[in-house]
Amino acid sequence: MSEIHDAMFRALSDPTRRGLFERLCREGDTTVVGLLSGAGVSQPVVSRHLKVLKSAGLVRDRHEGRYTYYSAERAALRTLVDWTSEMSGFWNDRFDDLDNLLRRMDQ
Amino acid sequence: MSEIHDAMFRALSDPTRRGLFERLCREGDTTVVGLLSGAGVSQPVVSRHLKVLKSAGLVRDRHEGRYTYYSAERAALRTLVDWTSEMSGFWNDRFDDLDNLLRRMDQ
DNA sequence: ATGACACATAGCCATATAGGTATGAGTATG
DNA sequence: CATACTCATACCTATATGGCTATGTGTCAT
Repeated sequence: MSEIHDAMFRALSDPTRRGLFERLCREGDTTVVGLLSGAGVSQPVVSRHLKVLKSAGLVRDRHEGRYTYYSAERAALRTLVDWTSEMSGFWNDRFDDLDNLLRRMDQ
Repeated sequence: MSEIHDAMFRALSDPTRRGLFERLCREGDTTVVGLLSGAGVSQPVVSRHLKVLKSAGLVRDRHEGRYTYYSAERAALRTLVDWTSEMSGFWNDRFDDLDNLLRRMDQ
């Protein structure tokens, strides 16, 4: 159940890797060489980070001749939004409970 | 700027640590011993995970006699929601651009 | 005061991981 | 066909990290 979250948060925990993901969110389809500029690391490192992001379901790749285009995976973002919403929800529920408790105490 | 995100994603990347945070979101104020049951690790490990979560701004602690109560930090969740929203926003913007492009091409 | 309890820190170890260079596999181009 | 190019993999190394046990610090209870 939470293995998906494990992989996603793990993948996003590294700044370099999260930077790549953010660029893919901003710029869409991009090749490895395209991502290389500004990444601050070597090409093999970029490739490996992309592999991690892919196995975490955060990006997809598409082959076109000798180029490989990577792009952010929309479903993954959805999963993240759901998780944060769930956590926020718990937080709000607790305050609702507190609210109810106070109301009951008030009577 | 993104050092906050670094610390947060890093803190949430470990399953044990994220489990603790989720419990704090669900159950609110809890002591270390309270969190210990079901954590699957020793008390010192729990304490260290909580320290990491705290320095990432994800939880706060409150001392009461010999007890220390930890609780989830609402602002941190907000930061996460903002980040995921921003990423989703980029994604949508790109599709708006594509949409505009297709419209222009259509004329 | 003494013992029990709650929690944090220190020190240790095994493993994971991010980075590098070298190289391989596949594709376009002259 | 030979060369250049794109990308991935293999391999190595240094460091980070998560787990443990032992112990320290502070607080409550008897």
